[in-house]
Amino acid sequence: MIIIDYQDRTPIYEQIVDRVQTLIIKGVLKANEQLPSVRKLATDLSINPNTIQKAFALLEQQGFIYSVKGRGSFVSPNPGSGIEQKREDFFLHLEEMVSNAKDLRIELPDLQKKVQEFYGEAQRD
Amino acid sequence: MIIIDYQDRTPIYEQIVDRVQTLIIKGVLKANEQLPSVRKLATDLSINPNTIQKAFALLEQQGFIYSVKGRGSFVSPNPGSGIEQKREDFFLHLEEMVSNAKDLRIELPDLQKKVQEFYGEAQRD
Amino acid sequence: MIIIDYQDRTPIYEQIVDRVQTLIIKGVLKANEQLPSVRKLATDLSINPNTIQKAFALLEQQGFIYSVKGRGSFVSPNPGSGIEQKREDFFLHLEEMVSNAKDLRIELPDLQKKVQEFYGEAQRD
Amino acid sequence: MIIIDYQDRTPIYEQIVDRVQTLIIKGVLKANEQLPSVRKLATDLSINPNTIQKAFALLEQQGFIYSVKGRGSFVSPNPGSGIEQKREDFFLHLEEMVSNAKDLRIELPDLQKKVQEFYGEAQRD
DNA sequence: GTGGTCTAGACCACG
DNA sequence: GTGGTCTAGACCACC
Repeated sequence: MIIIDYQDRTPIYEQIVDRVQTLIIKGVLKANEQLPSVRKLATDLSINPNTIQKAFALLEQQGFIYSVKGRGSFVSPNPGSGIEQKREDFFLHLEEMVSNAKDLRIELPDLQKKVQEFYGEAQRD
Repeated sequence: MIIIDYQDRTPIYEQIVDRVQTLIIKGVLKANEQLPSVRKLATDLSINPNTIQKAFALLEQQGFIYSVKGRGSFVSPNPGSGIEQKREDFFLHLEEMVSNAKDLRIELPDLQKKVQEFYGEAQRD
Repeated sequence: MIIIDYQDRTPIYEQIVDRVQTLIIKGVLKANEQLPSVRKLATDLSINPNTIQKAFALLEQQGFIYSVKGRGSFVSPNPGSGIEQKREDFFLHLEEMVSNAKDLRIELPDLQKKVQEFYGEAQRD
Repeated sequence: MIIIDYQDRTPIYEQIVDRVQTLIIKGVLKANEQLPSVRKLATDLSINPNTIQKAFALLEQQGFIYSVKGRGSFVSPNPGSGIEQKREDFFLHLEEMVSNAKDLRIELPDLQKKVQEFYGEAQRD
């Protein structure tokens, strides 16, 4: 379910955050469902528990999960604001990319065509 | 001409590389035109010369500029391969973004609309 | 009567202590009235009996309830000292808050107004 | 400038966050001023660098400071949103306290009097 | 020198 | 058993 790419330069804890976020958004992880414990995930991925902890802390701060001391971590029933935040970030990023495209002398029709192509290829859920 | 954003988390030398690349692609910097010296740029931007040096080394490696010992750095007359590389990177990045869009439940038409919108808004050269 | 908020970060046993305290202070629980047994409360709230036990021990220590071996727990006829303690804690806490308000550049009149407003809104008994 | 209370149950990193926040809000730390380095603060307070790091990361996320790799950490020129957030949290907390006051049978006039008293006593800047 | 990430191992409060 | 905090020490990229 959660795959770490050690070649990738993005920090491990961010990869985990991202992965869990999309699992929640896609509905694979359902509201109030319990996540694997920090320690279990750590041993499963053979990663230091502190790293998982950091990822979970971020996810909690963003409203995707909530943690209860002594019981575990759970999917937030209403991660709405976190998702909205992610969408906003996406569009900001997109704007920058499109600007780059223009600088690279990529014409709008070509760009649109590629977008459509990639959209079709992207993994179906 | 070259603006550094210190708040941005991308390394300064990368910001310089990127900026010079687009200046060349856009034709603002013409073939064989001399670039400002490492020292001058360093004092102008009040940045450590090592940082400029690193940026120029990368640019030379990518074929955007060439350096002549004792004379300075110049815009390469044929930066084609560098540009191609940049285009490829762009599309790889785009593919990833479109995949993200799908995960975020953004529909293709909405995505296309935004792309068009941003394309129109992007700075005219 | 007793509601647990699992999302709240304050320990469950403290939530119980607090809840029972106010029920006693408000007179909902009358002097010498018998409290539900540890086991019953535990199953009713689907909570570990140890947690209830801890809460009751604290309440007894603070003079709000007394326990009789083999019979159960009862509301203390004179929880005065416990209430006084709670009042003192309240004012200490208040002092700290007011100090924070000043640091946040909240003016005294605004603060007073908010206090009055909240006091009016607070649940009538 | 920054004092740690080891008796206090609130985590060290939170104490640091809180302390730096008020120093910024009070204007003791000015916009774009450089903060002491993570390592220096760590040795000064005889605390592990990781703990300081955690505090600074939070402060950055809240918009109070910004950090530049290789250069240091600086006071954000516009910590507005962070301050607003703090004010909101304050009023939420206040509402809860006032509700407690009512439960404790503290009359509004007495409460107001205490607030005024504490406000006067609070440290002048 | 700086901030940032990660590991290893410890301790605590909570259930 | 759980999450949370902290220490000690290492390594990296950046300037």
